[in-house]
Amino acid sequence: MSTQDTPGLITDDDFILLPAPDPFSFAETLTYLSRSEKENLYRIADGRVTRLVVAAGESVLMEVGEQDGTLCIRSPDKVKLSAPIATALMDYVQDWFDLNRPLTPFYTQVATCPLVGPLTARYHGLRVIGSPDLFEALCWAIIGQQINLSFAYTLKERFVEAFGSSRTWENRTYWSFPTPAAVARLSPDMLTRLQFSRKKAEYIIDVADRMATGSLSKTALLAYVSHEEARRDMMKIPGVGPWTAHYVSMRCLRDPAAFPSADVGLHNAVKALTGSERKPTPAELQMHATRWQGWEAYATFYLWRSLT
DNA sequence: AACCAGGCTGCTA
DNA sequence: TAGCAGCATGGT
Repeated sequence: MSTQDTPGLITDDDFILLPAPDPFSFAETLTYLSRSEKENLYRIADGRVTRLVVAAGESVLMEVGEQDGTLCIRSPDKVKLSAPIATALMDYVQDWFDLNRPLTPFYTQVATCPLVGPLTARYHGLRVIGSPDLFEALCWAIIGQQINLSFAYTLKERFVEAFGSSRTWENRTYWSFPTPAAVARLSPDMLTRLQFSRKKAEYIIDVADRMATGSLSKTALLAYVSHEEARRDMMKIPGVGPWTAHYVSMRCLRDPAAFPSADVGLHNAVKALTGSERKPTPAELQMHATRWQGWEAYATFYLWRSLT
C-alpha cells in the first residue's frame, strides 16, 4: 500500500493523513478530552492524543495530531501500517470525532436559540466526541448514574486498571477498556471492593454477560429501523433507563437526536445560561428543546461543554 | 455537615 | 399509569 486505496486516505505506510471536515476544531476536541485528570483511556500531550485501539483484531497504539486542517494518524510503535489496520484506524477516528456529520445544518437550526446559539460560536467546530465501543459506553453511563462526575472517573479508573489490559510504550502505560468476556467472569464483590454500589456491580456484569454471549451488540442495535427501537430494546436491560439509553444512543450509536433530558448537567447548564435561580422543569426544558429538534444530542453536548 | 451527584427500581394508590 | 421513597457512596 502506498497511496489512496480509500477515498480521503492518503498514506505513506507509516502515517495516515485524514482531511478534517469543515467546520471541525481539533483544539476543541482536545479540550473536551482533557476534562479529567483521571482519564486513563488516552493520553494528551503536545497537541496530540494517544490511545490503544483494536484495529483489524489487533491492539494498536494510535496517535492523532492535526496540522492545517488535516488529521495525522500514526502508530508510534509501528513503522509500517498494514492496509487493514490503516483503514480501521481511520474509521475509528472518524467515528470517535463524528467527522462524517455535516455540522452546518445544526448551526443553522440553533442560530436563533438564545441558549445554544451563542455556544456554536464559542465552541465552533466541536463535535460530539463518541465512545465507539458499546461496552465502554454502557459501563460509563451506568457508572455515572446519580454520582458526581469526579467520583465516576475514580470508579472508571479503578475498573480499567483492575480488569483492563495495558501496554507500556516509552515509559508510559496505555490502558484498554476491560472486555465483556473478562467482566462477565467477575463476581459483584470484586466490583463493590472498588466502591461500586452492589446494584451497579450487578448491572455491569450482566451487560458484560449479554455482550460476551452475543445477545447484545452494537451491530444489532444499529440494525434497528429507528434509534427509538434500539433504545426501547436497551431499556429492557436492568440498570438501563431512559437517561442511559439516550446517552449510549448519543455517544455510541450516533443518533444526533438522542436526548438525555433527565441529565443533571444539562439542567445545570440551562439554569446557568438562563440566569435562573432553579433548574428548569421538564416542561421548560422541552420548550428550549423544540429549537433543537433533530439535533438534541449536539445541543446537549454543547451545553455540557458550557459548564466547564 | 448538609446537600448534591451526567438515575433506576419497585412499591403504592 | 403516575408519583415517589430508597438506594449507595463520594464530593463540595
